[in-house]
Amino acid sequence: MAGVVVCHASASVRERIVVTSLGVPLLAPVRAAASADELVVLARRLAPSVVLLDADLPAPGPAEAMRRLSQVAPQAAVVVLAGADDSEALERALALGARGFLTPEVNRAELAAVAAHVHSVSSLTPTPAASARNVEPRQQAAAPDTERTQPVLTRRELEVLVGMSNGRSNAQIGQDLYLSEDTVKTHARRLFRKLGASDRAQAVAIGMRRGLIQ
Amino acid sequence: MAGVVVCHASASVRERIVVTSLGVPLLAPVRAAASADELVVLARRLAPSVVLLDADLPAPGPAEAMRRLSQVAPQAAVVVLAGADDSEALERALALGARGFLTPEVNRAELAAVAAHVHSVSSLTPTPAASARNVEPRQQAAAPDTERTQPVLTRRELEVLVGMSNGRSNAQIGQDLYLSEDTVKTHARRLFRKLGASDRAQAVAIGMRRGLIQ
DNA sequence: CTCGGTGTCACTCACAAGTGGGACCCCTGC
DNA sequence: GCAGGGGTCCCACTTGTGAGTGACACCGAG
Repeated sequence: MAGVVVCHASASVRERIVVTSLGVPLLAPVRAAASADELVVLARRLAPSVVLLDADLPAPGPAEAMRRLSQVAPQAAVVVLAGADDSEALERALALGARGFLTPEVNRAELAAVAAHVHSVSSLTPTPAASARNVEPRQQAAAPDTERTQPVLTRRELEVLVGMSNGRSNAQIGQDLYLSEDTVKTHARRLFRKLGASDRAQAVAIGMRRGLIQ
Repeated sequence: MAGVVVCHASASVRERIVVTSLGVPLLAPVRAAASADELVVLARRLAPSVVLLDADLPAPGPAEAMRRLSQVAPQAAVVVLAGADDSEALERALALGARGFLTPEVNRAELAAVAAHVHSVSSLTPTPAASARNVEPRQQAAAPDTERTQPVLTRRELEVLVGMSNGRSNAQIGQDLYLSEDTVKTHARRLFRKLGASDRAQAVAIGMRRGLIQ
């Protein structure tokens, strides 16, 4: 059930994590992949619930790996393995749905925490700049960190996003909020920019991953 | 942080739950609302993380209550209070984003479980017919129950849904999967029907609430 | 064997969505 | 005082989406 796959270009990192996991009962079957291709093959077979992914994966890159992964194993929660300094790769990964991140030097306790919590936590987007590089259990990463570093949605933008997630059209959202459809479109445009979404479907996905909406 | 609001038409049910919660430290501030209007006012003030909602709420009904609630308190996880027999109201509520359900005769332990887990569990959609009426911690309600009772998406439909959540257009999804755009549209149409979604944004929201995608 | 579900592709059509401008008001902070 | 951000509305435009069909092939269950 709680299968874990680690995908990292460095053999030493893979081995460290596999060996580290040996002492953790929850992590039972940890498998290793050296490339995006291997990851896809493994993920298709094992349907893991957690994937630890190299943020500096060569070849197609981590973003493409996550895209492919999400197609063969959509249930998999992705945790990015990145140094505290590599914030750009991290941001891209988070935008694509990563659930948190760790450094490759992760210890046993951190791995156990991941196994226990990652797939039951709705949103884990710690502050990259603060180098808070551990996946924390619950409410920690919620309000304060998020509001400072990530683009904050205004009340209106959030209301529009909620309407979108409930399948309401711009016109209907306008009626709900006593606004004109054009105003709703303006809020939609701004929240797309803030979230880095290209359309409302992706905006809803990003909003839910970040815990902005339920 | 973990505020709880119970909204139920029956005063006895409200009081039962408020009194029951007194012994549970995690439930600290449980407030009661008798109607959707009261709920909205309370939720706006308290920003609760959990709302226990009467499935047979009169006046505007539970669905409308959830819609309004999601606009004043989008973070709130909704748990529906329904008898094991009332499966229609339940289904509608789940489609709108409810995170689980309980009977109004909920006991102290169940309330505590809700407080501890609801807002950190990604998806709780137990089998209505099986009268499994407790919110369970983790993986329980995931795979087996879901696959039997809820509409199951085919591999293709799931792949299309994933593409949608990544902000890809039908044409792009077609390229990703080596399909024509028309085929993608067909899969989209069928998955909309299965999920009860009116557009791709809602389909993504429902898919994420049910844990079909991340 | 038949039927239902799935996968594939095609066509049309109305309309929603997304994007680019511009405009005005209000408030807050420098 | 003025810049900036938010909130509101407007116009115009291009694109994509969603709805409604029809069609054919495959496969597995009954």
